[in-house]
Amino acid sequence: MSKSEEGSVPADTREDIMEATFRALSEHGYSDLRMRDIGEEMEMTRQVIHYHYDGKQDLMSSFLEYIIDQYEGSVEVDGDAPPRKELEVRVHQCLFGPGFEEFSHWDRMKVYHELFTHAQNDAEHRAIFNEHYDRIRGSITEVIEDGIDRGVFRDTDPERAGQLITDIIHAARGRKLSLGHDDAPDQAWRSIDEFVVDSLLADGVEPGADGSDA
Amino acid sequence: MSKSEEGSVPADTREDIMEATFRALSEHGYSDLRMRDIGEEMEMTRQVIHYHYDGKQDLMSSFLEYIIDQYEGSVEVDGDAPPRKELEVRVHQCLFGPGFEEFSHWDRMKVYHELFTHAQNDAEHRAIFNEHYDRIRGSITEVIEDGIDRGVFRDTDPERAGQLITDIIHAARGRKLSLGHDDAPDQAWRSIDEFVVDSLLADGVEPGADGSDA
DNA sequence: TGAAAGTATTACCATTTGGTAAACAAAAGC
DNA sequence: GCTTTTGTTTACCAAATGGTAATACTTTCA
Repeated sequence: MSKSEEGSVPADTREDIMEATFRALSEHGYSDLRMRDIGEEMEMTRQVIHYHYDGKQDLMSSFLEYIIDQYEGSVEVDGDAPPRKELEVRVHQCLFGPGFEEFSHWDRMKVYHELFTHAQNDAEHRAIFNEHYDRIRGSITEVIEDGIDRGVFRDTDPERAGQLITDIIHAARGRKLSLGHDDAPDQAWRSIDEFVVDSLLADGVEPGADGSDA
Repeated sequence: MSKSEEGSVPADTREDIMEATFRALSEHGYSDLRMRDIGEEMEMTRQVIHYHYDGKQDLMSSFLEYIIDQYEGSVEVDGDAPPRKELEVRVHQCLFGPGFEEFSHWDRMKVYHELFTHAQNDAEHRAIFNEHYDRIRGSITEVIEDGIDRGVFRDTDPERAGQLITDIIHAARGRKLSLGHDDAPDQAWRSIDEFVVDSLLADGVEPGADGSDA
């Protein structure tokens, strides 16, 4: 068939491998992942992987960067929105996925969390995750900082508040994935609203201006 | 040598295997755990494991229950303390280990968290974790409920507050373990105080009665 | 056209891995 | 004491696994 765009350009192969790795990881889990499983998710034979990547370790490191890039690329920002609204949008994206309801959001989260936990046994993965985590938390912290500067939020340590929100999000996702608590993101959403956002608004501005409970 | 107490009583063997499994898991991580690794952590040969457990899967399930029992057994309660103090004690234990500074607390946490995450690929482990998690969260929720009943905490949903605290604790531990953020428990401690406890005390009772920031 | 470079397939393998079978030791029952 | 049961060791293995070498196909470009 038409080989004009698909299959012939070898640059695609690496992406194919990454997606195959994602699928295999998603089905078998990290601890039971065999190179063969990845091969079976591809059109091509599993040995091509060895041509493009230098063994399983190298593959996994590349994949980690791949899935992290995807995660960060899916975050949409709107710097002009009022801080409270902007914060809500960010948190919502983290808890429920990008707005355009990507089909595989929770599959990706599952893989992401498994790699995250595995980082405790792998210094290289830990380093990659640390850079990524700083960006994610920083992105939320910035919104809070902005809110404080504008006088919408009370004067508190934005790092701590940002870290707290990031932690709550992370825990809720882990709970949904590991324990099957499908309502965890929803609960986290409400808790962030009741305990964190409310507290941030405490003596900044009077609440009820733009719809608080949703 | 004296075989009066050690080695001859076979009931100990299963415990030896459990502790060897813990050590092996702690060193190699779940994904790289081989039966051989466990054997090398024991006095006896690795084949005894097959006599006492029905294969790797059975071993891991038993170990999961073992480490969960240990976790729950290490929690010390004092039903008579005032709710706020009692809550602090519980949270402190979860974040910094039992008071008597158990040597291997974080090693155990590391293994615990890895198994927790792995539960997303194993229905049996998920079920075991769910029962355990309910007890842990329930234990914190009870304290909050008690505080509300006594009028110390404001009237809010104790389930939500208990879940939130549990989530924050869990995330902080994961962050310390996976990212190496050694200050995560400390940050979580402060955040729980600033955002959750303060909020719970909001219109329940005037603060400053028994030393709030520690 | 045809050599060179790049990419994918087939065939193959050394090691590793979980697990078993038979021999051996030590209690326990009678 | 002798047999039976329980627990441990030694010797062994079939299957699985990550990886390689040689081969074939395909594109590039001189």
